[in-house]
Amino acid sequence: MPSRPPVQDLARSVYLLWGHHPAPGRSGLSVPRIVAAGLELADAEGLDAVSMRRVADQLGVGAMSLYRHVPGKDDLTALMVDAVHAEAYGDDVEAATRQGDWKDAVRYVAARNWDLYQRHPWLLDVHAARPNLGPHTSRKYETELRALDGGGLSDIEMEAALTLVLNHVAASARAHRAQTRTVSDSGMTDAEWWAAITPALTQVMTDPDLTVSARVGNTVGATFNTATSPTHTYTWGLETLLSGLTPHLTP
Amino acid sequence: MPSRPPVQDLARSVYLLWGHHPAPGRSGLSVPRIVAAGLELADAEGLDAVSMRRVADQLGVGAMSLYRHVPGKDDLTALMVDAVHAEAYGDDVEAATRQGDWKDAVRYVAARNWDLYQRHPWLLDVHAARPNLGPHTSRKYETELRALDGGGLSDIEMEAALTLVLNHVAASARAHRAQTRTVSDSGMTDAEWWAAITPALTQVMTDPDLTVSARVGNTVGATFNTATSPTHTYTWGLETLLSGLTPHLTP
DNA sequence: CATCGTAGGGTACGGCGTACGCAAACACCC
DNA sequence: GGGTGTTTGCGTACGCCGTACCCTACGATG
Repeated sequence: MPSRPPVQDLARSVYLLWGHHPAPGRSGLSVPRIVAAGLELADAEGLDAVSMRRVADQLGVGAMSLYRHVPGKDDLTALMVDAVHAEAYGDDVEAATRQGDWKDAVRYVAARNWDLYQRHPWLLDVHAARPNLGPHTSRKYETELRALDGGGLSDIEMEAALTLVLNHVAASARAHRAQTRTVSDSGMTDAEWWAAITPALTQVMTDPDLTVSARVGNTVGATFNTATSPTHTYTWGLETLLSGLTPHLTP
Repeated sequence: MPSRPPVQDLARSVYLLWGHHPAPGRSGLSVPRIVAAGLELADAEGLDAVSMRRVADQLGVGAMSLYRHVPGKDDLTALMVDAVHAEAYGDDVEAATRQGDWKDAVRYVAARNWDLYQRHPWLLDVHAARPNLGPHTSRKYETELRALDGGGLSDIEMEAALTLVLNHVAASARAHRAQTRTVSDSGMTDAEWWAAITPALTQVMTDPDLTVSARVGNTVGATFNTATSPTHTYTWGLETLLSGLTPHLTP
Protein backbone atom coordinates (compact mmCIF):
# COMPACT_ATOMS: atom_id res chain seq x y z
CA MET A 1 0.00 0.00 0.00
CA PRO A 2 2.08 2.95 -1.17
CA SER A 3 1.22 6.17 0.57
CA ARG A 4 2.82 9.24 -0.93
CA PRO A 5 4.08 11.45 1.86
CA PRO A 6 3.01 15.08 1.58
CA VAL A 7 5.67 17.38 0.20
CA GLN A 8 5.20 19.43 3.31
CA ASP A 9 6.52 16.62 5.48
CA LEU A 10 9.63 16.22 3.37
CA ALA A 11 10.30 19.93 3.62
CA ARG A 12 9.74 19.83 7.35
CA SER A 13 12.34 17.10 7.73
CA VAL A 14 14.85 19.16 5.80
CA TYR A 15 14.19 22.28 7.86
CA LEU A 16 14.47 20.27 11.05
CA LEU A 17 17.85 18.90 10.03
CA TRP A 18 19.12 22.40 9.36
CA GLY A 19 18.17 23.81 12.73
CA HIS A 20 14.71 25.16 12.09
CA HIS A 21 13.01 23.74 15.14
CA PRO A 22 10.45 25.06 17.61
CA ALA A 23 11.64 27.02 20.61
CA PRO A 24 11.86 25.19 23.94
CA GLY A 25 8.50 24.88 25.64
CA ARG A 26 7.71 25.49 29.28
CA SER A 27 9.31 22.25 30.43
CA GLY A 28 12.52 23.15 28.66
CA LEU A 29 12.04 20.42 26.06
CA SER A 30 13.85 21.17 22.82
CA VAL A 31 15.16 19.38 19.75
CA PRO A 32 18.81 19.55 20.83
CA ARG A 33 17.99 18.06 24.21
CA ILE A 34 15.96 15.29 22.59
CA VAL A 35 18.78 14.50 20.20
CA ALA A 36 21.31 14.53 23.03
CA ALA A 37 19.19 12.10 25.03
CA GLY A 38 18.84 9.85 22.01
CA LEU A 39 22.59 9.88 21.43
CA GLU A 40 23.29 9.05 25.03
CA LEU A 41 20.98 6.05 24.89
CA ALA A 42 22.28 4.88 21.53
CA ASP A 43 25.92 5.12 22.54
CA ALA A 44 25.26 3.30 25.79
CA GLU A 45 22.80 0.62 24.74
CA GLY A 46 22.45 0.62 20.98
CA LEU A 47 19.83 1.85 18.57
CA ASP A 48 17.19 -0.56 19.81
CA ALA A 49 17.28 1.14 23.18
CA VAL A 50 16.31 4.43 21.57
CA SER A 51 12.55 4.21 21.84
CA MET A 52 10.41 7.28 22.10
CA ARG A 53 9.39 6.21 25.58
CA ARG A 54 12.93 5.78 26.83
CA VAL A 55 14.10 9.05 25.32
CA ALA A 56 11.18 10.75 27.04
CA ASP A 57 11.95 9.04 30.34
CA GLN A 58 15.54 10.19 30.06
CA LEU A 59 14.24 13.74 29.87
CA GLY A 60 11.63 13.35 32.59
CA VAL A 61 8.85 13.95 30.15
CA GLY A 62 5.92 12.06 28.66
CA ALA A 63 6.49 10.05 25.53
CA MET A 64 4.06 12.00 23.42
CA SER A 65 5.61 15.32 24.30
CA LEU A 66 8.48 14.51 21.97
CA TYR A 67 6.14 14.71 19.02
CA ARG A 68 5.75 18.44 19.54
CA HIS A 69 9.36 18.82 18.50
CA VAL A 70 10.11 15.88 16.24
CA PRO A 71 7.72 14.40 13.66
CA GLY A 72 8.61 10.82 14.45
CA LYS A 73 11.36 8.37 15.11
CA ASP A 74 12.87 8.42 11.64
CA ASP A 75 13.49 12.13 11.87
CA LEU A 76 14.99 11.76 15.30
CA THR A 77 17.36 9.15 13.94
CA ALA A 78 18.31 11.40 11.04
CA LEU A 79 19.09 14.18 13.49
CA MET A 80 21.23 11.84 15.55
CA VAL A 81 23.17 10.71 12.50
CA ASP A 82 23.80 14.24 11.37
CA ALA A 83 24.91 15.30 14.82
CA VAL A 84 27.44 12.50 14.99
CA HIS A 85 28.77 13.18 11.50
CA ALA A 86 30.04 16.49 12.82
CA GLU A 87 32.72 14.57 14.70
CA ALA A 88 34.34 13.06 11.61
CA TYR A 89 36.40 15.99 10.34
CA GLY A 90 35.53 18.86 12.63
CA ASP A 91 33.90 20.79 9.80
CA ASP A 92 37.24 21.09 8.02
CA VAL A 93 36.52 20.22 4.40
CA GLU A 94 40.22 20.02 3.58
CA ALA A 95 41.00 17.61 6.39
CA ALA A 96 41.52 14.66 4.07
CA THR A 97 43.30 16.38 1.21
CA ARG A 98 45.94 17.67 3.61
CA GLN A 99 47.06 14.15 4.48
CA GLY A 100 49.47 13.71 1.58
CA ASP A 101 48.80 11.96 -1.70
CA TRP A 102 45.40 10.61 -2.60
CA LYS A 103 46.09 7.23 -1.03
CA ASP A 104 46.82 8.82 2.30
CA ALA A 105 43.72 10.93 1.93
CA VAL A 106 41.57 7.87 1.33
CA ARG A 107 43.21 6.01 4.18
CA TYR A 108 42.43 8.96 6.39
CA VAL A 109 38.81 9.00 5.25
CA ALA A 110 38.49 5.29 5.94
CA ALA A 111 40.09 5.65 9.36
CA ARG A 112 37.80 8.50 10.36
CA ASN A 113 34.76 6.45 9.40
CA TRP A 114 36.12 3.42 11.20
CA ASP A 115 36.59 5.55 14.32
CA LEU A 116 33.07 6.85 13.99
CA TYR A 117 31.72 3.30 13.95
CA GLN A 118 33.78 2.39 16.99
CA ARG A 119 32.51 5.39 18.91
CA HIS A 120 28.91 5.02 17.73
CA PRO A 121 28.30 1.42 16.69
CA TRP A 122 24.58 2.10 16.32
CA LEU A 123 25.39 3.98 13.11
CA LEU A 124 25.68 0.54 11.55
CA ASP A 125 22.04 -0.13 12.33
CA VAL A 126 20.65 2.97 10.68
CA HIS A 127 19.08 2.04 7.37
CA ALA A 128 17.57 5.20 5.96
CA ALA A 129 15.49 5.00 2.82
CA ARG A 130 16.80 8.27 1.44
CA PRO A 131 20.19 9.92 1.86
CA ASN A 132 20.63 12.13 4.88
CA LEU A 133 20.85 15.74 3.77
CA GLY A 134 21.78 17.34 7.05
CA PRO A 135 24.47 20.03 7.33
CA HIS A 136 27.16 17.90 8.92
CA THR A 137 26.51 14.92 6.69
CA SER A 138 26.81 17.22 3.70
CA ARG A 139 30.16 18.59 4.85
CA LYS A 140 31.39 15.10 5.58
CA TYR A 141 30.48 14.06 2.05
CA GLU A 142 32.23 17.12 0.63
CA THR A 143 35.36 16.38 2.63
CA GLU A 144 35.44 12.81 1.43
CA LEU A 145 34.83 13.62 -2.20
CA ARG A 146 37.67 16.14 -2.13
CA ALA A 147 40.01 13.33 -1.16
CA LEU A 148 39.41 11.91 -4.63
CA ASP A 149 39.03 15.13 -6.56
CA GLY A 150 41.59 16.21 -9.15
CA GLY A 151 43.14 12.76 -9.52
CA GLY A 152 41.78 12.00 -12.95
CA LEU A 153 38.61 10.28 -11.87
CA SER A 154 35.38 11.36 -13.51
CA ASP A 155 32.64 12.65 -11.25
CA ILE A 156 30.78 9.38 -11.69
CA GLU A 157 33.86 7.40 -10.76
CA MET A 158 34.53 9.57 -7.73
CA GLU A 159 31.10 8.80 -6.40
CA ALA A 160 31.53 5.09 -7.07
CA ALA A 161 35.01 4.97 -5.56
CA LEU A 162 33.92 6.72 -2.39
CA THR A 163 30.93 4.43 -2.05
CA LEU A 164 33.21 1.45 -2.53
CA VAL A 165 35.54 2.56 0.24
CA LEU A 166 32.84 3.57 2.69
CA ASN A 167 30.92 0.35 2.13
CA HIS A 168 34.06 -1.61 2.86
CA VAL A 169 34.62 0.28 6.09
CA ALA A 170 31.02 -0.18 7.17
CA ALA A 171 31.00 -3.89 6.41
CA SER A 172 34.29 -4.43 8.24
CA ALA A 173 33.10 -2.42 11.21
CA ARG A 174 29.89 -4.44 11.27
CA ALA A 175 31.82 -7.70 11.30
CA HIS A 176 34.11 -6.35 13.99
CA ARG A 177 31.19 -5.36 16.14
CA ALA A 178 29.36 -8.63 15.57
CA GLN A 179 32.41 -10.43 16.88
CA THR A 180 33.12 -8.32 19.94
CA ARG A 181 29.47 -7.85 20.78
CA THR A 182 28.35 -11.42 20.70
CA VAL A 183 31.30 -12.24 22.87
CA SER A 184 30.28 -9.76 25.54
CA ASP A 185 26.57 -10.51 25.14
CA SER A 186 26.87 -14.22 25.53
CA GLY A 187 29.86 -14.28 27.84
CA MET A 188 31.34 -16.77 25.40
CA THR A 189 34.42 -16.25 23.31
CA ASP A 190 34.57 -17.33 19.72
CA ALA A 191 36.73 -20.26 20.73
CA GLU A 192 34.32 -21.33 23.44
CA TRP A 193 31.42 -21.05 21.04
CA TRP A 194 33.23 -23.13 18.49
CA ALA A 195 34.08 -25.73 21.11
CA ALA A 196 30.46 -25.85 22.17
CA ILE A 197 29.10 -26.66 18.74
CA THR A 198 31.94 -28.80 17.45
CA PRO A 199 30.57 -32.08 18.81
CA ALA A 200 27.22 -31.62 17.14
CA LEU A 201 28.83 -30.26 14.00
CA THR A 202 31.27 -33.08 13.43
CA GLN A 203 28.51 -35.59 14.02
CA VAL A 204 26.30 -34.03 11.41
CA MET A 205 28.60 -32.35 8.90
CA THR A 206 29.89 -35.29 6.96
CA ASP A 207 29.94 -33.61 3.53
CA PRO A 208 33.19 -34.81 1.86
CA ASP A 209 33.34 -31.86 -0.56
CA LEU A 210 34.14 -29.22 2.04
CA THR A 211 37.87 -29.54 1.58
CA VAL A 212 38.91 -25.97 0.89
CA SER A 213 36.68 -24.39 3.50
CA ALA A 214 37.90 -26.88 6.08
CA ARG A 215 41.54 -26.00 5.29
CA VAL A 216 40.88 -22.26 5.28
CA GLY A 217 38.80 -22.46 8.43
CA ASN A 218 41.61 -24.25 10.22
CA THR A 219 44.23 -21.78 9.08
CA VAL A 220 42.16 -18.77 10.02
CA GLY A 221 41.25 -20.28 13.36
CA ALA A 222 44.87 -21.14 14.12
CA THR A 223 46.05 -17.66 13.12
CA PHE A 224 43.49 -15.43 14.78
CA ASN A 225 41.83 -17.77 17.29
CA THR A 226 38.56 -16.73 15.71
CA ALA A 227 36.55 -17.68 12.64
CA THR A 228 37.43 -14.40 10.96
CA SER A 229 39.51 -11.32 11.71
CA PRO A 230 37.56 -8.19 10.79
CA THR A 231 40.44 -5.82 11.50
CA HIS A 232 42.73 -7.78 9.22
CA THR A 233 40.06 -7.89 6.52
CA TYR A 234 39.64 -4.15 6.95
CA THR A 235 43.27 -3.18 6.42
CA TRP A 236 44.06 -5.80 3.82
CA GLY A 237 40.87 -4.99 1.93
CA LEU A 238 41.53 -1.28 2.04
CA GLU A 239 45.00 -1.68 0.54
CA THR A 240 43.58 -3.99 -2.10
CA LEU A 241 41.00 -1.38 -2.93
CA LEU A 242 43.59 1.36 -3.14
CA SER A 243 45.64 -0.76 -5.46
CA GLY A 244 42.57 -1.34 -7.61
CA LEU A 245 41.91 2.38 -7.77
CA THR A 246 45.49 3.22 -8.71
CA PRO A 247 45.17 2.70 -12.48
CA HIS A 248 42.39 5.26 -12.52
CA LEU A 249 44.27 7.88 -10.58
CA THR A 250 47.24 10.03 -11.50
CA PRO A 251 49.85 10.87 -8.80
CA MET B 1 23.08 -8.49 31.23
CA PRO B 2 24.90 -11.27 29.42
CA SER B 3 23.17 -14.61 29.67
CA ARG B 4 25.24 -17.50 28.45
CA PRO B 5 23.10 -19.78 26.32
CA PRO B 6 23.22 -23.43 27.30
CA VAL B 7 25.46 -25.55 25.10
CA GLN B 8 22.45 -27.74 24.53
CA ASP B 9 20.63 -24.91 22.71
CA LEU B 10 23.57 -24.28 20.41
CA ALA B 11 23.70 -27.94 19.56
CA ARG B 12 19.98 -28.02 18.95
CA SER B 13 20.28 -25.19 16.45
CA VAL B 14 22.98 -27.06 14.58
CA TYR B 15 20.98 -30.27 14.50
CA LEU B 16 17.93 -28.38 13.32
CA LEU B 17 19.86 -26.82 10.46
CA TRP B 18 21.05 -30.22 9.34
CA GLY B 19 17.65 -31.81 9.17
CA HIS B 20 17.25 -33.28 12.64
CA HIS B 21 13.77 -32.03 13.36
CA PRO B 22 10.73 -33.55 15.06
CA ALA B 23 8.32 -35.56 12.95
CA PRO B 24 5.13 -33.84 11.78
CA GLY B 25 2.46 -33.71 14.48
CA ARG B 26 -1.19 -34.52 14.09
CA SER B 27 -1.98 -31.25 12.36
CA GLY B 28 0.68 -31.97 9.75
CA LEU B 29 2.92 -29.19 11.06
CA SER B 30 6.59 -29.73 10.28
CA VAL B 31 9.81 -27.77 10.04
CA PRO B 32 9.91 -27.82 6.23
CA ARG B 33 6.37 -26.49 6.02
CA ILE B 34 7.15 -23.75 8.55
CA VAL B 35 10.26 -22.74 6.62
CA ALA B 36 8.33 -22.75 3.35
CA ALA B 37 5.66 -20.50 4.83
CA GLY B 38 8.32 -18.16 6.16
CA LEU B 39 10.02 -17.99 2.77
CA GLU B 40 6.75 -17.26 1.03
CA LEU B 41 6.04 -14.39 3.38
CA ALA B 42 9.57 -13.04 3.21
CA ASP B 43 9.74 -13.14 -0.58
CA ALA B 44 6.36 -11.46 -0.88
CA GLU B 45 6.48 -8.87 1.87
CA GLY B 46 9.96 -8.77 3.33
CA LEU B 47 11.51 -10.02 6.53
CA ASP B 48 9.42 -7.79 8.75
CA ALA B 49 6.32 -9.61 7.56
CA VAL B 50 7.72 -12.87 8.89
CA SER B 51 6.34 -12.83 12.39
CA MET B 52 5.57 -16.00 14.25
CA ARG B 53 1.89 -15.09 14.19
CA ARG B 54 1.75 -14.54 10.47
CA VAL B 55 3.67 -17.71 9.68
CA ALA B 56 1.25 -19.60 11.89
CA ASP B 57 -1.75 -17.96 10.19
CA GLN B 58 -0.34 -18.95 6.84
CA LEU B 59 -0.38 -22.55 8.02
CA GLY B 60 -3.79 -22.37 9.68
CA VAL B 61 -2.26 -22.99 13.08
CA GLY B 62 -1.84 -21.19 16.37
CA ALA B 63 1.22 -19.05 16.82
CA MET B 64 2.60 -21.04 19.72
CA SER B 65 2.38 -24.30 17.86
CA LEU B 66 5.43 -23.30 15.88
CA TYR B 67 7.54 -23.49 19.00
CA ARG B 68 7.12 -27.24 19.09
CA HIS B 69 9.21 -27.43 15.94
CA VAL B 70 11.43 -24.38 16.03
CA PRO B 71 13.10 -22.93 19.14
CA GLY B 72 12.48 -19.32 18.17
CA LYS B 73 12.54 -16.77 15.45
CA ASP B 74 16.32 -16.63 15.05
CA ASP B 75 16.46 -20.31 14.28
CA LEU B 76 13.63 -20.00 11.81
CA THR B 77 15.52 -17.24 10.06
CA ALA B 78 18.68 -19.34 9.97
CA LEU B 79 16.72 -22.17 8.39
CA MET B 80 15.30 -19.82 5.79
CA VAL B 81 18.73 -18.48 4.92
CA ASP B 82 20.19 -21.92 4.55
CA ALA B 83 17.30 -23.06 2.39
CA VAL B 84 17.77 -20.15 0.02
CA HIS B 85 21.52 -20.63 -0.19
CA ALA B 86 20.82 -23.92 -1.92
CA GLU B 87 19.75 -21.93 -4.97
CA ALA B 88 23.10 -20.25 -5.51
CA TYR B 89 25.09 -23.01 -7.17
CA GLY B 90 22.79 -26.00 -7.16
CA ASP B 91 25.10 -27.91 -4.81
CA ASP B 92 27.82 -27.97 -7.46
CA VAL B 93 31.00 -27.01 -5.63
CA GLU B 94 32.90 -26.61 -8.89
CA ALA B 95 30.34 -24.27 -10.41
CA ALA B 96 32.55 -21.19 -10.09
CA THR B 97 35.91 -22.72 -10.97
CA ARG B 98 34.47 -23.96 -14.26
CA GLN B 99 33.83 -20.42 -15.46
CA GLY B 100 37.29 -19.75 -16.87
CA ASP B 101 40.12 -17.91 -15.17
CA TRP B 102 39.87 -16.70 -11.59
CA LYS B 103 38.42 -13.35 -12.64
CA ASP B 104 35.54 -15.01 -14.40
CA ALA B 105 35.06 -17.28 -11.42
CA VAL B 106 34.83 -14.31 -9.07
CA ARG B 107 32.52 -12.46 -11.44
CA TYR B 108 30.35 -15.54 -11.47
CA VAL B 109 30.32 -15.72 -7.69
CA ALA B 110 29.38 -12.06 -7.47
CA ALA B 111 26.62 -12.47 -10.05
CA ARG B 112 25.11 -15.47 -8.28
CA ASN B 113 25.02 -13.53 -5.03
CA TRP B 114 23.55 -10.51 -6.76
CA ASP B 115 20.83 -12.73 -8.23
CA LEU B 116 20.15 -14.19 -4.82
CA TYR B 117 19.60 -10.73 -3.40
CA GLN B 118 17.29 -9.82 -6.25
CA ARG B 119 15.22 -12.94 -5.74
CA HIS B 120 15.23 -12.71 -1.96
CA PRO B 121 15.85 -9.12 -0.92
CA TRP B 122 15.10 -9.96 2.69
CA LEU B 123 18.50 -11.67 2.84
CA LEU B 124 19.90 -8.17 3.17
CA ASP B 125 18.01 -7.71 6.42
CA VAL B 126 19.33 -10.81 8.13
CA HIS B 127 21.98 -9.84 10.65
CA ALA B 128 23.00 -12.99 12.42
CA ALA B 129 25.32 -12.79 15.37
CA ARG B 130 27.20 -15.94 14.41
CA PRO B 131 27.91 -17.43 11.02
CA ASN B 132 25.29 -19.74 9.60
CA LEU B 133 26.60 -23.28 9.62
CA GLY B 134 23.83 -24.97 7.66
CA PRO B 135 24.53 -27.52 4.93
CA HIS B 136 23.73 -25.32 1.96
CA THR B 137 25.49 -22.30 3.37
CA SER B 138 28.55 -24.46 3.93
CA ARG B 139 28.55 -25.71 0.35
CA LYS B 140 28.05 -22.19 -0.93
CA TYR B 141 31.08 -21.07 1.06
CA GLU B 142 33.11 -23.96 -0.28
CA THR B 143 32.14 -23.16 -3.85
CA GLU B 144 33.11 -19.55 -3.43
CA LEU B 145 36.43 -20.25 -1.76
CA ARG B 146 37.35 -22.63 -4.57
CA ALA B 147 37.00 -19.75 -7.00
CA LEU B 148 40.03 -18.23 -5.32
CA ASP B 149 41.93 -21.39 -4.48
CA GLY B 150 45.22 -22.25 -6.15
CA GLY B 151 45.87 -18.73 -7.38
CA GLY B 152 48.69 -17.89 -5.05
CA LEU B 153 46.61 -16.38 -2.28
CA SER B 154 47.24 -17.54 1.25
CA ASP B 155 44.34 -19.04 3.12
CA ILE B 156 44.02 -15.86 5.13
CA GLU B 157 43.99 -13.78 1.98
CA MET B 158 41.40 -16.01 0.35
CA GLU B 159 39.06 -15.46 3.23
CA ALA B 160 39.63 -11.70 3.14
CA ALA B 161 39.24 -11.48 -0.63
CA LEU B 162 35.99 -13.39 -0.63
CA THR B 163 34.64 -11.27 2.21
CA LEU B 164 35.65 -8.16 0.28
CA VAL B 165 33.78 -9.25 -2.82
CA LEU B 166 30.68 -10.50 -1.02
CA ASN B 167 30.46 -7.35 1.08
CA HIS B 168 30.61 -5.28 -2.06
CA VAL B 169 27.80 -7.25 -3.65
CA ALA B 170 25.66 -7.02 -0.54
CA ALA B 171 26.19 -3.29 -0.16
CA SER B 172 25.41 -2.65 -3.82
CA ALA B 173 22.33 -4.82 -3.67
CA ARG B 174 21.21 -2.99 -0.58
CA ALA B 175 21.59 0.37 -2.27
CA HIS B 176 19.80 -0.94 -5.32
CA ARG B 177 16.92 -2.18 -3.24
CA ALA B 178 16.72 1.00 -1.21
CA GLN B 179 16.33 2.92 -4.43
CA THR B 180 13.72 0.76 -6.15
CA ARG B 181 11.84 0.04 -2.95
CA THR B 182 11.43 3.55 -1.70
CA VAL B 183 10.21 4.47 -5.14
CA SER B 184 7.47 1.85 -5.09
CA ASP B 185 6.68 2.42 -1.42
CA SER B 186 6.26 6.13 -1.66
CA GLY B 187 4.95 6.27 -5.22
CA MET B 188 7.59 8.90 -5.76
CA THR B 189 10.54 8.60 -8.10
CA ASP B 190 13.97 9.81 -7.11
CA ALA B 191 13.52 12.80 -9.39
CA GLU B 192 10.15 13.68 -7.88
CA TRP B 193 11.56 13.35 -4.40
CA TRP B 194 14.46 15.58 -5.28
CA ALA B 195 12.12 18.14 -6.80
CA ALA B 196 9.99 18.07 -3.67
CA ILE B 197 12.79 18.92 -1.29
CA THR B 198 14.79 21.23 -3.54
CA PRO B 199 12.92 24.41 -2.54
CA ALA B 200 13.50 23.84 1.14
CA LEU B 201 17.04 22.66 0.54
CA THR B 202 18.19 25.63 -1.52
CA GLN B 203 16.67 27.97 1.04
CA VAL B 204 18.55 26.40 3.88
CA MET B 205 21.72 24.93 2.41
CA THR B 206 23.83 28.01 1.89
CA ASP B 207 27.17 26.47 2.82
CA PRO B 208 29.72 27.87 0.33
CA ASP B 209 32.19 25.02 0.81
CA LEU B 210 30.09 22.33 -0.84
CA THR B 211 31.64 22.87 -4.25
CA VAL B 212 32.80 19.40 -5.17
CA SER B 213 29.71 17.60 -3.91
CA ALA B 214 27.50 20.06 -5.77
CA ARG B 215 29.37 19.39 -8.99
CA VAL B 216 29.38 15.63 -8.52
CA GLY B 217 25.75 15.61 -7.51
CA ASN B 218 24.80 17.47 -10.65
CA THR B 219 26.82 15.17 -12.89
CA VAL B 220 25.43 12.04 -11.33
CA GLY B 221 21.90 13.38 -11.43
CA ALA B 222 22.23 14.37 -15.08
CA THR B 223 23.71 10.99 -16.00
CA PHE B 224 21.47 8.58 -14.14
CA ASN B 225 18.45 10.73 -13.26
CA THR B 226 19.03 9.59 -9.70
CA ALA B 227 21.27 10.55 -6.81
CA THR B 228 23.28 7.36 -7.25
CA SER B 229 23.36 4.38 -9.57
CA PRO B 230 23.81 1.19 -7.56
CA THR B 231 24.12 -1.06 -10.60
CA HIS B 232 26.90 1.08 -12.01
CA THR B 233 28.63 1.16 -8.66
CA TYR B 234 28.28 -2.60 -8.52
CA THR B 235 29.95 -3.37 -11.86
CA TRP B 236 32.54 -0.62 -11.69
CA GLY B 237 33.37 -1.53 -8.12
CA LEU B 238 33.67 -5.20 -8.93
CA GLU B 239 36.13 -4.56 -11.75
CA THR B 240 38.10 -2.23 -9.51
CA LEU B 241 38.23 -4.94 -6.89
CA LEU B 242 39.38 -7.54 -9.39
CA SER B 243 42.12 -5.23 -10.56
CA GLY B 244 43.17 -4.72 -6.95
CA LEU B 245 43.31 -8.45 -6.40
CA THR B 246 45.34 -9.10 -9.56
CA PRO B 247 48.79 -8.44 -8.06
CA HIS B 248 48.11 -11.14 -5.49
CA LEU B 249 47.01 -13.75 -7.96
CA THR B 250 48.93 -15.73 -10.56
CA PRO B 251 47.28 -16.55 -13.94
C1' DC C 1 -8.34 39.29 35.75
C1' DA C 2 -10.27 36.78 31.64
C1' DT C 3 -9.16 34.57 27.53
C1' DC C 4 -7.02 31.55 24.51
C1' DG C 5 -3.41 29.20 21.90
C1' DT C 6 -0.52 25.60 22.73
C1' DA C 7 2.95 22.57 25.13
C1' DG C 8 2.54 18.33 27.56
C1' DG C 9 0.85 13.99 28.55
C1' DG C 10 -2.76 10.07 29.31
C1' DT C 11 -4.95 6.53 27.10
C1' DA C 12 -5.48 3.37 23.57
C1' DC C 13 -4.66 0.57 19.25
C1' DG C 14 -2.49 -2.80 16.82
C1' DG C 15 1.69 -4.90 16.31
C1' DC C 16 5.84 -7.85 18.13
C1' DG C 17 8.44 -12.36 20.52
C1' DT C 18 7.57 -15.76 23.60
C1' DA C 19 6.72 -17.87 28.76
C1' DC C 20 3.34 -20.51 30.79
C1' DG C 21 0.02 -23.86 31.44
C1' DC C 22 -4.29 -26.14 30.10
C1' DA C 23 -7.09 -29.14 26.85
C1' DA C 24 -7.51 -32.38 23.55
C1' DA C 25 -5.79 -36.07 20.84
C1' DC C 26 -3.15 -39.98 20.52
C1' DA C 27 -0.41 -44.48 21.85
C1' DC C 28 -0.21 -48.04 24.56
C1' DC C 29 -1.20 -51.62 27.82
C1' DC C 30 -4.45 -54.23 30.38
C1' DG D 1 -13.04 -51.62 25.13
C1' DG D 2 -11.28 -48.86 28.93
C1' DG D 3 -8.03 -46.56 31.33
C1' DT D 4 -3.82 -43.87 31.52
C1' DG D 5 0.37 -41.34 30.42
C1' DT D 6 2.41 -38.59 26.99
C1' DT D 7 2.61 -35.57 23.38
C1' DT D 8 0.73 -31.88 20.51
C1' DG D 9 -1.65 -27.67 19.82
C1' DC D 10 -2.99 -23.43 21.31
C1' DG D 11 -5.24 -19.45 24.42
C1' DT D 12 -3.91 -16.15 27.37
C1' DA D 13 -0.86 -12.87 29.04
C1' DC D 14 3.37 -9.87 29.68
C1' DG D 15 6.12 -6.32 28.42
C1' DC D 16 7.79 -4.02 24.70
C1' DC D 17 7.19 -0.92 20.31
C1' DG D 18 5.46 3.64 17.32
C1' DT D 19 2.11 6.85 17.35
C1' DA D 20 -3.15 8.72 16.67
C1' DC D 21 -6.29 11.13 19.28
C1' DC D 22 -7.80 14.21 22.63
C1' DC D 23 -7.98 16.57 26.93
C1' DT D 24 -5.62 19.27 30.64
C1' DA D 25 -3.46 23.02 32.36
C1' DC D 26 -0.08 26.41 31.84
C1' DG D 27 1.81 31.01 30.00
C1' DA D 28 1.41 34.84 27.57
C1' DT D 29 -1.43 38.25 26.03
C1' DG D 30 -5.16 41.73 26.10
